[in-house]
Amino acid sequence: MTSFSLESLAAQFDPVAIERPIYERWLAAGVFTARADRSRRVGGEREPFTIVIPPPNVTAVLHMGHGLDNVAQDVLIRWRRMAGDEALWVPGTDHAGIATQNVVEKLIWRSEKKTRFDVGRAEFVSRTETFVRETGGAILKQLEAIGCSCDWSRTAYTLSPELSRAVREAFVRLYEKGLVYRGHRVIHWCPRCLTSLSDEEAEPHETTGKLYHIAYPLAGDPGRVLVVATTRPETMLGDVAVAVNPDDERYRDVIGRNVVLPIVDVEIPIIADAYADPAFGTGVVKITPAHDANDFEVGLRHTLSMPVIIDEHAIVREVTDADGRVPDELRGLDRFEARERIAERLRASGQLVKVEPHQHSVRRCYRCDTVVEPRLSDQWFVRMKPLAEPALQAVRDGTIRILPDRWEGVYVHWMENIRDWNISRQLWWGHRIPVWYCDACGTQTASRTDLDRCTRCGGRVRQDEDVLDTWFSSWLWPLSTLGWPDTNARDYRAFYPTDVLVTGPDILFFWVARMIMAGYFFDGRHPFHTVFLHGMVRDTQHRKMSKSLANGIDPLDVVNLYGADALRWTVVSGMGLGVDQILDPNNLEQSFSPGRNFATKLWNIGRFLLGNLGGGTAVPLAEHDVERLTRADRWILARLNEAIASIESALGPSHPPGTAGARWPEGGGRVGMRLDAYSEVARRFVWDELADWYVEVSKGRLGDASPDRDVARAVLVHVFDRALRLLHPIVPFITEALWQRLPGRREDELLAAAQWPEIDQRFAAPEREFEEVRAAVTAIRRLRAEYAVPPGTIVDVVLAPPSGDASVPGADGRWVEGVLREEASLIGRLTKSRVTLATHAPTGAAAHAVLPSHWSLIVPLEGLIDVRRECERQRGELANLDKQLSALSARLENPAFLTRAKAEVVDAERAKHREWSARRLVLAEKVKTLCGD
RNA sequence: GGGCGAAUAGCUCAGUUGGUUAGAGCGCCUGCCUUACACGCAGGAUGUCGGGGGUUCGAGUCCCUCUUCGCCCA
Repeated sequence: MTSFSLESLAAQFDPVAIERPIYERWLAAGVFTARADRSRRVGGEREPFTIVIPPPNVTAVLHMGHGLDNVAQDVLIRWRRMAGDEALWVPGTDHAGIATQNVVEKLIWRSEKKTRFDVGRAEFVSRTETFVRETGGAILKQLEAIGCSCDWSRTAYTLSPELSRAVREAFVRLYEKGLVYRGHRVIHWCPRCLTSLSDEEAEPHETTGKLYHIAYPLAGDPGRVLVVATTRPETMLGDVAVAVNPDDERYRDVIGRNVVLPIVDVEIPIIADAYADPAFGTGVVKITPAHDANDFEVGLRHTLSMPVIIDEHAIVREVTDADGRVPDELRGLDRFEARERIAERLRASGQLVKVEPHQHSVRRCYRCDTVVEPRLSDQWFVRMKPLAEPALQAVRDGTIRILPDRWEGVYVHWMENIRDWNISRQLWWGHRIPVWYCDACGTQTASRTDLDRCTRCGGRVRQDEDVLDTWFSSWLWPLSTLGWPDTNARDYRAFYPTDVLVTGPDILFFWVARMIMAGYFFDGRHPFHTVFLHGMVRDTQHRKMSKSLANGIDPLDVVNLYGADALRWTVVSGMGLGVDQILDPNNLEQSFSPGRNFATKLWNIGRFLLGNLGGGTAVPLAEHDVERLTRADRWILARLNEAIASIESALGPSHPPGTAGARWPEGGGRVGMRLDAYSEVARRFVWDELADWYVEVSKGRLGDASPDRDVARAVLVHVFDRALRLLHPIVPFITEALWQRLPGRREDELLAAAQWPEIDQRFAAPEREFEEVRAAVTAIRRLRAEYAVPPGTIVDVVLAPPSGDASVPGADGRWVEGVLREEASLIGRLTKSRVTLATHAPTGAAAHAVLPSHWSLIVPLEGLIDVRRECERQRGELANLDKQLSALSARLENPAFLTRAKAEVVDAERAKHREWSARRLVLAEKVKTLCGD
């Protein structure tokens, strides 16, 4: 890795060859390893800047969503690291309870045809641990392939002993404060995973189902029926009442009477409850307390019985308090099959009034997509209201900003309507709930340490069988990865609170909101000051990329084909604030070639530069006299300043302004984090200005030995060096490869640890002089193309000052002549022309253009140009200008505009009018001579 | 049912608080192997800024409404 010689720069840039060795070098140098002692919070010199990774599932394989999320984090981390912060990016994985358990269950089933119950809990957990140890965390290695500069010395895992300790501490603390409790209620149940789910894990899906209208005859009055509308007739076996709204005139007279429940043939009461919506269906709703969360509440209010007629596998049978409710022929059927049978029976008995299509949302398990079954059971819950209050306040008062800010409203709405969180899962893979029950005395104890004896009576105890929701460990992530609950831990003191949390809006509630709540509850502070929610990666049909749709893009394929930098370039340049990224899995070339092309461009600028340094070391720019710089030198240095400033403003403040703990100002926090703008500014600077202009201009100065050659070399090296620094966070590999080859590099120096560029105040001068040169060059090129002048032909170009009445009043045009005289040969070289200055525009057939200074640029093309065509061209241009000018004049003659528009706007329009008028005179004169009218 | 977002060139997208002749990349057309780069260079074409209405001296930008698509919550 040591001998990066100039000659070794291959003609073709080969990302695959350079990326891994460069990554190894970063690792060996330890540039990603943050030092706690350097954090200002513990007496060090540097501002800490911390990001905790959204931990991918331990069994996950990298996909484009991860790619985008982690590249965004890496850009921020690398930027802050170069800018002088003590930057820490904490990586890690999530044990992912349901997801991992599902994977292992499938594996065991495939190889041994055994369920986890056949295998047994201890054995199953042990096998899962082995599986995770042997194959887990592969995704972290994949993150290296895309250049992520995580601090691997701090890699965390939610099921590690350290983080498990935090989980237990959190649970017990909540328990002690009465914020975690065991409740008996209807929860979401996945009959395939055989576990309860939180509200967030049971995802609603819009579905076209059927609405069954069923006649329930009035007891003692079979002639009269109440028609009940339901989407789930199978649950009627568990009906214990029908409800009507107390204000519903239609049913007032039957409240308190009974109906006969069809099929089951038992009498159930008609109750009045506001839950019944008069506008839905017939206004009569069946009440099945054990199989519907709302019905459960109704059941509680009316102290109804709660027969359970669907078991944990979603099989219909008499489970609890349901004796005699399930007819033999329905017993043992799957719920959906039972639904059909019941509909048939009702149809046969004439009690199925009608069936109509119905749009409603059906909740499905977020891990296996099985339709969730509401189920009455005992679960552990966290009381969320008290936790939500400070978290709500933090976003409202600007302690935490959410970008894009529209998500703040979503966050606030969710927080204001927060419901208790079911945290127990009937799984085996996860943190076992740290509660022990004593069968002897009935004591229930939550404990930080494992118990084997009852703390009260000394009797034998057994631990709760359930494990905690995966998100119960994730919500502690910023705390636990930095050492909490040990509040004296070095990392905790040095790096907590963290800074930016980068993720997709899909886990705003699952994870982000809960982290904020945990941060305030357990630590009293915000866990981060900025939540950056980027868009999702989708295919051209705007579908999420997924395995089942086979519409994904494997980031590693992209890395192999185009390089990690190309992948990064694409996701960064496409990262508009919060907007989804559409990528075509069937056209990788379209999506990723811009990044590859840009990397190649950088490579070739490097090749040009290194090939023109004569193999030696360049004298640093700082050692050259500023007076020796050419107009082009000053121009590119000024453009560099401009690029630095624009990039700073695109990335925005990395912390809230002011000292630690400061808040984002009202509205003022909605700036920065524009990674797309950052990449665009950098690209323009490098490609459109440095490569297309400065490099081209410098070619004439790099030939023979001369003091000016040394200046050109120095400026080239300086500007390219700064460009590489600016680009490094986006495309770290190629910039590092090139930077290593720049002259003056010390053996152990790395761009990844180099300093972020600063604006050089000496080059803040106006750029109009060189812009005039650029305009002249562009004008000549356009005229050459227009008249199809053969590429080899050298043309004459005459530059002439504006005639008396065309000169701009008040404008100091005297500088122009000097500039054009001095740069005439440069203009000529860039356009294959011979440029001369004249006092008057020559007569005769010529192509003509007007420069910004209003000087005329004339290309006499005797015999070459078609006078009539040039006349038409100029006429067209004049007509166009006249159109613009008349609109402008109208505006300036409008008294309303003059009085109501801001003064500076009016002034600007007036100035524009003067400019255009002057230009118009020149053009009109030309048209006159050309067209002869 | 409630709420949010999007709709700008063939495609993917920019367009700070309303104020240049609306931009970029890819694609397309013309000409170039100009000794860093054809993954390139030079030049060029392409937009009733989804429809309608309104506010304003001035609207891609603000308001209302409609259409289409997407998301969140019930």
